Amino acid sequence: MENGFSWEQKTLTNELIEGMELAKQLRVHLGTTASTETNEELVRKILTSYEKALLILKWNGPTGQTPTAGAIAAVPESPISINGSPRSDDLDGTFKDNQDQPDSLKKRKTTPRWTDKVRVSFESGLEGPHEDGYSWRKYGQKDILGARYPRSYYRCTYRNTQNCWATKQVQRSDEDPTIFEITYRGTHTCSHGNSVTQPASPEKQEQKLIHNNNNNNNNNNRAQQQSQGILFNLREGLSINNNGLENKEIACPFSFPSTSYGCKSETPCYPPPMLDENNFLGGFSSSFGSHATGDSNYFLISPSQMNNFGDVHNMPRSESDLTELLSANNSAATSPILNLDFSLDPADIDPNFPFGSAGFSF
DNA sequence: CACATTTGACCGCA
DNA sequence: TGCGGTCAAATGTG
Repeated sequence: MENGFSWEQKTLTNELIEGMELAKQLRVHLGTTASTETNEELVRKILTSYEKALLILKWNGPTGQTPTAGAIAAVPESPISINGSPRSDDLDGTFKDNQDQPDSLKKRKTTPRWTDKVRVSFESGLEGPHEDGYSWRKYGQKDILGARYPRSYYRCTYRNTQNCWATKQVQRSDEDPTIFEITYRGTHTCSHGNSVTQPASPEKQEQKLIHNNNNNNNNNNRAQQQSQGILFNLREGLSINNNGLENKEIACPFSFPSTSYGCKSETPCYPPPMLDENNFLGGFSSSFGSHATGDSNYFLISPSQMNNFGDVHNMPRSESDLTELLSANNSAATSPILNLDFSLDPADIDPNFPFGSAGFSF
């Protein structure tokens, strides 16, 4: 684990930098014919960055408390939150004292937990990379009382090999099928998560991705693409919000479950959830484009992931597929945003780098 | 063959 | 006792 201070500092710095960059972009846009939506989105993002920065300052304030990943995630992204509804982040229970609990319980109850809402939208060309996230492996699915869609359970692929106990749950929103609520539990301790470099078997991921989309991503330097991809995507107009900032440790919660192998670095692709058979979109393909809310407010899939979607046409359409994708997304989601670790250290970032774009808020 | 997903069973908590 | 979460055997995939 890293020391909270540096992480916070980094996060704060990133937020401020992003806010600045976004403001610059807005300035540029104002001078052009940029759409109103674009400007509004930029404003929203700027506000979000500052909110996060302030939140961090608060946490570090008087009490010197350190926000947990979850906490940050829970940062009010007011502007960003989906549909304007409050984030569901909950650290619930997370920090209860469980000292007196048996080990197993303790483990379960003490693990940090927070929720992100991820909206998947596709905009025209998704391309790119992918990456991001940790590798998740699905270990269960359950119908939840009162929920229209089943909840999927994922755990780190490296659970056994690296004793990484991070898990996440993906629940599609009843109200808006395009939104997935991803609840992360625990933080990644696997080394994969941090390595920007390629994960163990990229091929696999890739295979699946390709499978799903024809996209091709390039495949080789995923690591690099990770970061670049994000930027790239941003440029492409994908909007990403960071909702959950994670802690460093947490890093990227989402990767596609199914396949992603390397923890942080790879990303799976995600499919857009939206495709329920009955639902709205009827099909990904078209849907993506049209549905995308454009910039939405919340997270869109992580940039990287988005790229994978490039070709929506071949995306999986079954519910499970969607979910998987999501899960994957989730992972990604986190990554982009919060993952401070991920190779993008503010300090390392090229000043000229467009990270202002949405995805870059760390 | 290795690894991932599916899915019913099991377990613990409220 | 019901529900949510996890396990693990069966099955699928490359």
